[in-house]
Amino acid sequence: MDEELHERIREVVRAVPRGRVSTYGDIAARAGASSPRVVGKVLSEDGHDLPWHRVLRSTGRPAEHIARRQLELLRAEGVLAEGDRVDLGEYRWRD
DNA sequence: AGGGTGACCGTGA
DNA sequence: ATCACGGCCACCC
Repeated sequence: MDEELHERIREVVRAVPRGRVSTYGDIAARAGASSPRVVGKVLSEDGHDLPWHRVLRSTGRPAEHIARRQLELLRAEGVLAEGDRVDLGEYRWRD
């Protein structure tokens, strides 16, 4: 995988403001990644030191295996979820 | 070379 | 609202 792209993706994730969320697709677009899948890949293996919990699927729901933890972290910074779904219309990050 | 596997996405039923 | 599909891309057998 292109090292350049890898860093750009980390960069964009790091730029998501506290109390806001983004999606794999948005991150991919901003970082110039060819597919949202690449973003998930980067976060899974090199996202521990990033605000990875601010990245959700386009549905506003987190990926299954990390859902509990993720929603907990979001709640801690003021992002409330209805069940397991975050309202993107309200919290989605756009400059 | 070819098939399987994901922290994915949009569309259509 | 949910589900299946096809498309997507990097990796690893």
